[in-house]
Amino acid sequence: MSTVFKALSDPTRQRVLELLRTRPMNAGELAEHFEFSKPTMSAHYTVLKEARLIEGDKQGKYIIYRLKMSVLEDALLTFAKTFGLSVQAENADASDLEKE
Amino acid sequence: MSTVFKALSDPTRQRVLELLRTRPMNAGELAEHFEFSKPTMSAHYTVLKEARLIEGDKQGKYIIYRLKMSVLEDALLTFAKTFGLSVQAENADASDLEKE
DNA sequence: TAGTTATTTAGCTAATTGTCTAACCATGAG
DNA sequence: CTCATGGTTAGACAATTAGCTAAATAACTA
Repeated sequence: MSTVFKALSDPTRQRVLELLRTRPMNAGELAEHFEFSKPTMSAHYTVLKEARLIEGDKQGKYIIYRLKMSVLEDALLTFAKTFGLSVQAENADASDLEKE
Repeated sequence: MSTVFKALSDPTRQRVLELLRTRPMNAGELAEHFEFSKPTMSAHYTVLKEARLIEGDKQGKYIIYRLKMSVLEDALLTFAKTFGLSVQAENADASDLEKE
């Protein structure tokens, strides 16, 4: 669980998640939104993968990354619950981004 | 905002917040729940203070720390909103722990 | 097959983190 | 005033992190 917060604690990684929220993207496409080198970005993807927040599907030359919304949701939910808070999906389309 | 997640990304600090959720405690009282040295714990309090998640009031010899629930709530809320999620207080007593 | 493109791996560095012990400051008690 | 107690600050250290360049791997393209 701390793995997730660790992953979320970097602004670049947070931004990656936000970008993936709109639609799945491949590594290069994502990287275009940042000034960092590809390898640096690749390292960020690794952290996010290890936290299970994203998943990468190799499709030919490309690796398509997508957000695993349910994992983010669960992590937030679990944490929130500890503090007497609740988390809910506001709109239905969140889960659309995911096909597990 | 990443400051908050950074603060939350350490299990010890998370535990400190949970402990403070039940009631305000002084530094030593908190430290009793852990195996770390007092200075180590003190460093953790500093991180939490910098993230505005806790506040310490000096009362005589003691420093009484208390959870700033509203800050935690706001951070979670802001973040959640970015991903189409919402956060709510489940029960009323959460805000009781705080008198800003 | 040879070259190009997409991405990761390897190896480096500087900065940050989490931990410790020892020393310091502040408060209250005798 | 002196001592004990609660807590932090200072300084050291090993491990981790975030960034880089250069090299390696994998897959398409001509």
